[in-house]
Amino acid sequence: MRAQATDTSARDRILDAAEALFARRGFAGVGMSEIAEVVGSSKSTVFHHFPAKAQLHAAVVERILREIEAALLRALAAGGTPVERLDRWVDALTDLLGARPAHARLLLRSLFEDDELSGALAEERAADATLRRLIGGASDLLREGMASGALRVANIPHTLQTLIGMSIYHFASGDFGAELLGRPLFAPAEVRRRKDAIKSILHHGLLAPTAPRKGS
Amino acid sequence: MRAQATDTSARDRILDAAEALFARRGFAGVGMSEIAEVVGSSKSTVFHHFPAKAQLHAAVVERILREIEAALLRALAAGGTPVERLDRWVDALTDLLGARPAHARLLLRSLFEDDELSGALAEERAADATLRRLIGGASDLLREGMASGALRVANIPHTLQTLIGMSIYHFASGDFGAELLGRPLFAPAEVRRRKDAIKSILHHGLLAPTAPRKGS
DNA sequence: TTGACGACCGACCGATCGGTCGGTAGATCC
DNA sequence: GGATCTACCGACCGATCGGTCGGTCGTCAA
Repeated sequence: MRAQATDTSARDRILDAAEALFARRGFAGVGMSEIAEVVGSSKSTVFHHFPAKAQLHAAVVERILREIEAALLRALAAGGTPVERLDRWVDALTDLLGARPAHARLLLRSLFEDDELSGALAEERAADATLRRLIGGASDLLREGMASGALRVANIPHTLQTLIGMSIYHFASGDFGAELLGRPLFAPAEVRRRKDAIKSILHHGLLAPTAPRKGS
Repeated sequence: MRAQATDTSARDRILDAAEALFARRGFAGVGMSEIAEVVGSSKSTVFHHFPAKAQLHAAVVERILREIEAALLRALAAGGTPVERLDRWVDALTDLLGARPAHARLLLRSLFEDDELSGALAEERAADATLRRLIGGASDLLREGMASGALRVANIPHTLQTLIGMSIYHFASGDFGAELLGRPLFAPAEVRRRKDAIKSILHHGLLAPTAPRKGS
């Protein structure tokens, strides 16, 4: 029991350290010895828990995707109109990314990196399946909303990309985003503002409600 | 003359190769010898043109930012209402990112990476100044549009983040985005669709024009 | 003709990379 | 009281990393 607890927490501590480091400097920018140092163990111990660096990275990504999927399923379970569900989808994703600073950045990075690292790894294929379910669910939501007349008819993949870009990019934008905002990205008030900003654009667009005459 | 032409093109060829490689695998993921190999010269030659890897990377970023600034200034120069200028701003940025596949990804990556690499380098400070001018110009455009009543009053930094996320993220999303779309991100028809998708959301939001009754 | 110069290169440097190996300490099972 | 298993570690491996150094070659001015 005690041994198992130590085991689990050691593995999780490695995943935590790796997530933070990979998010900050990317796959190639982080050494296994550095991860071990943060965890407080030796490099050999890290290799004892994960067979290779690539597997460790894949495990980190997989954990994040599962967490996001759980949050989104929870948000959609309550039902409601497509618009209500879309709003809750945005709220849940924004809240989660706002609560876990490393998530957005690591996700975006892994999006870039696994282009060539096409997954022969089991962990990668599992993460890929989760990701596919995630975007499938969001696609269905959009499709249903458009079919029911609640949402404007639009190109669904492009709309999805817009949704992802608005939420994930923002929380991955680091110092640049913080400087733009003038305050930390992950401050609770700013996370709330992000949710409002996204939903406001989705609901109303950027133009003023009554078309104003130009020039005045 | 001939010598100078050779010189210039050699430097540019290094920048081109470095841009493609850095975009694909990130700063830490690319070796100087690899860049040299792509260029067709030796590593020493690369170091002859750029004093260090960090400077080469900064020079690549700076070149991209200058190109973007030129395109956006060109787009805004024609004048018009704030909405017209915003549309042209989106068009110009989308066209440029769609024409240069490495740009968006490298830009997003460098956004992540220079958090700690805070620039003591001259190239980095130059790029930073260009970036600041870029977002300053966009901020002014939004502010003017809101003041004139043409645009809905909104949080400007968050709106800026949304604009960036919608355009840059999309063209940086690589294989994931291509699979989502079902066709290459950079195909001319798809770039056109991206412009329409962005402007459609900015103009109208995602909701249907007349609020429909739910359930039917 | 010579001397300075810029472009370029091969060979080399110490450090670090991902990963392996042999072994130790402690708990568990029979 | 062995035998086994798991967590963990230090020492080590070949390869590659960013970067340096000494030198060659062609061009051009004096």
